[in-house]
Amino acid sequence: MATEWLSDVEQDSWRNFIMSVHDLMAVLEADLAPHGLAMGDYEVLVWLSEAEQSRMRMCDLAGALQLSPSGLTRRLDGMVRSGWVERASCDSDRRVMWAHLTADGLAKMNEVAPVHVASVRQHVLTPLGDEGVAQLGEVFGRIREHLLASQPT
Amino acid sequence: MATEWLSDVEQDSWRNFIMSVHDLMAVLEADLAPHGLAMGDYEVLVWLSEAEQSRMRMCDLAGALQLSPSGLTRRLDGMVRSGWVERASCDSDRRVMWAHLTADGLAKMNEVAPVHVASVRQHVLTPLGDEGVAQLGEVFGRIREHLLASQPT
DNA sequence: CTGTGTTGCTTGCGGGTGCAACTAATCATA
DNA sequence: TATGATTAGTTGCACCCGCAAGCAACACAG
Repeated sequence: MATEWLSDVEQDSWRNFIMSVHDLMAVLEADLAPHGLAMGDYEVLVWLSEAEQSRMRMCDLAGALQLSPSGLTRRLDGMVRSGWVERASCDSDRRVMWAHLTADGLAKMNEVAPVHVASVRQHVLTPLGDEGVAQLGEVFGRIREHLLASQPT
Repeated sequence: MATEWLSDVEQDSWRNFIMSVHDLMAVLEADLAPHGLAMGDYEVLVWLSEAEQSRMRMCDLAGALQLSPSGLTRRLDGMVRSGWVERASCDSDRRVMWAHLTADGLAKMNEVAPVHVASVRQHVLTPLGDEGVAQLGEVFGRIREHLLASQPT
């Protein structure tokens, strides 16, 4: 079958997206860097601080963060070294390892969350306006929905 | 000053975006993988095939690909090894190195472009529809514009 | 022409990540 | 209970990438 190439509009939209994502992530990382953590670390803090008893099983956390098991192991290594997270074994299933937010980790979260929120607001939400934010959610809601439907895993 | 937290809509839009991007890129990579190249390699082929005389200076290519100089050096190493690109020195300025698309590279491009286009169409453009594609372009156009305005570099 | 600053590219190094292999623990089934 | 399959987590390995340093070539002021 003949390939149906991209129209100009499609081309522009897609390239705009691809190139923006790179720069956007770089800016968000840069805003967090002075506080000694990367976006990946921040997301760990977010998930753990929202979790019941401030702890999650490694495998659940890996799923939430879209990380491979090994990736999460090393990320936690770093955060344990920083004192933000502790590992704790589980009584009811001795295979599982809890990732538990420490008091220092919570403090870091409280310190950094406003910074990151302000960063996202500055670089994304404010430029987009309410209407743009709604479009953003709509667009990626549809993409995500379609991805999950075709890859139930 | 008090932090202005995200509203529910903002929260949802943002998280939807962050989580979708990861999965989306993974799917696009996966569609390309059977052909022996990654998205990064594909983008090199795209830029070179569109360039005059099928060649670009390393520094220009690095800028186009949003890669650091060292990152591009190694990416090209791989593509030279695969026979898709050749390095050629420049007569008028012996500092610069041309990255030149080979016949094999062009053939690979012709083989893979329809695959990637179909992949993007399947996972993004079709689910979004014309209206969604326009929104995508509009949203990231605004984000990109704002980023470039605040970071002239 | 000479010295200084700039530009283009490569290399050494360290950090982050996924895959495959491995261990340990649990579950399922005979 | 015993065996095989499954699940949780870690480790070895390889790859990708950016930063800093280094080298070579160019640009320009004096």
